Amino acid sequence: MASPADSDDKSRDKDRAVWRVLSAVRAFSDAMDRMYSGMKGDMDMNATDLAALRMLIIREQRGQDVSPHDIARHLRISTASTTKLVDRLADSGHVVRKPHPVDRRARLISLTDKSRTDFTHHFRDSIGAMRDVAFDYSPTELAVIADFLERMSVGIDPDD
Amino acid sequence: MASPADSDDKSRDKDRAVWRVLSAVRAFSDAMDRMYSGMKGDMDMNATDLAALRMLIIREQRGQDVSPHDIARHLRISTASTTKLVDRLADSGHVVRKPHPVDRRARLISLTDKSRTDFTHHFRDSIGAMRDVAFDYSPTELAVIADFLERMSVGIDPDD
DNA sequence: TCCATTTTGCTAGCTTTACTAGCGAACTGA
DNA sequence: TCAGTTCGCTAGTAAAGCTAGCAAAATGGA
Repeated sequence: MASPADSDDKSRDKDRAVWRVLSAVRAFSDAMDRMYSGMKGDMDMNATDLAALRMLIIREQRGQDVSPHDIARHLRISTASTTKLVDRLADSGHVVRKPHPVDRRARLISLTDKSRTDFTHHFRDSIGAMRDVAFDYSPTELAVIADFLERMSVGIDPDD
Repeated sequence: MASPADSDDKSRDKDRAVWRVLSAVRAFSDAMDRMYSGMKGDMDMNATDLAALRMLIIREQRGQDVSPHDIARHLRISTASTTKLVDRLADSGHVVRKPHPVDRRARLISLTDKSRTDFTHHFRDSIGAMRDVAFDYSPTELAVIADFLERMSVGIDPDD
């Protein structure tokens, strides 16, 4: 049977471990911020347009359609700004507007191959580095990490 | 001794696990994006100013000083834009310019209590949710996760 | 020590991006 | 059916980013 002192020790260990993981999350978020700033510079794009592109890529990988309204909601900008944003991305050849299959008012914004190529090109080193890190962990560990990240995502963004 | 078939199986497991963790990283990054967009709306701030505030908070927690130049580098904006950004944050009472202790040209940007309070206030729910998730893991698991995130941070941003 | 070079943060003036207001067309539901 | 809502867009204004260039301070080689 554990003594009160033992359980105090365990609780302190746990608190320390939780604190460290939350610090690591902050640091990771900071590193992502800097990576995206770097891409913005390299790809000669403004921060918002790049954020929209990221969103489109993730939604595409999930097989979800994206409307101008979705972009506005994700970035928390007005629909008017979104129209101009889509104009810019369309002019630069990164996206195309397609008619919505059912709702004739609405549009679907989809990526062009140019977009995917550009993004992959500028993302390659970071993706490679991340993959290398991941390969140093066992499948069991990776499952724990993925589970953690998935639950964190739900926690900070329940509407997703 | 493992047969070739066994090792193939293991390799497939590993690939799958790596793929899943990289997906989880993407999803997490997407959730963070949306969380920050939400804060931007709630705090009635533009995305860049909020990103600067995030940077200042993280640097402060690390005990690192921040100059206007550091902000410009982090966000990849010009020093001229940074001057205006700091003007805005100073006018809104979020930061103060202090003289650099050694270099009389330079400034140090530091957070005000208002900033910390505002940020904590708007961040509280998310922080709480993240802490709750973290508490479901053992100290050993948390150590693996923290280690992973720290190494990912270095991987995607070697200049840090 | 001196002086040319670099760095730092700032201002001025212009360009780009986001906002509010409001529109027509299309969808929804009582 | 038809009043109310939603969707994406335009027009015009406000905000934020950029380039160019400056003075003051730091730096480093002769």
